[in-house]
Amino acid sequence: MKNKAKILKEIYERLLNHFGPQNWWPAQSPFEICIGAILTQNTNWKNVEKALKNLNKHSLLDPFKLYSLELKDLSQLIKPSGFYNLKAKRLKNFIKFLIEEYNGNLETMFSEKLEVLRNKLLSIKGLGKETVDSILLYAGNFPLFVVDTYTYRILSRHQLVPEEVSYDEIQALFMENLPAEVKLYQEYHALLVACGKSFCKNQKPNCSQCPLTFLFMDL
DNA sequence: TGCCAGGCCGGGT
DNA sequence: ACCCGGCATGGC
Repeated sequence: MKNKAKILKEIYERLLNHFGPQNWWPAQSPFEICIGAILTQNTNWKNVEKALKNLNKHSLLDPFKLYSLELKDLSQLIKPSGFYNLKAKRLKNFIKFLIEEYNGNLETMFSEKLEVLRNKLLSIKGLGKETVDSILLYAGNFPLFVVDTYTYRILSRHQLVPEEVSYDEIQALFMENLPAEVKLYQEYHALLVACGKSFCKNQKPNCSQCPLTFLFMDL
């Protein structure tokens, strides 16, 4: 593939033109972003909203409140987001880390050097690359491109990456061919999700309406 | 109505 | 090093 930078820019402009600015992440605070990032693992965002609403209703969107909450109580509150027993543990793992390492202060956590922090977060059980990168990009404002299934699917469908491409390779593709701008990365990922939800579904893609259709013919 | 959603882990080859 | 099952609710 040649002129990757031009292709990635073209995709971005088409998506932005079609969907408009997404202004992600949908949350009221950096901490809520972290919680949402874990809850949305392989899960419809609508279900995550219900779980977040439950936590918010009980004023529990706070590291110390969640830290002292019983695991079984937490799992019941986040039930609508699915995988609730698993995710309750994962939330606890993250919160324990945040409190023990940074006294529950996200600003302190984000004052760490990016690579150091990313590796620490990745060592928490239940936090993988997408979750960690989402936290770093949207809550921490680090210039790190987030890759998810929609990103892969859209690139793959348009033959921009091979089938067996890895997370790191896709991330590098974006980061090596776009300026390292936080706002751009935030918006671009959000637009890919918007496109994925609308057109690039797993079994029933609606390619005729997709703004990326005929990408190559126009380049 | 059945398929799938903004993943990740662990155990088996 | 892969590959695959498990985790689970609610939307469309």
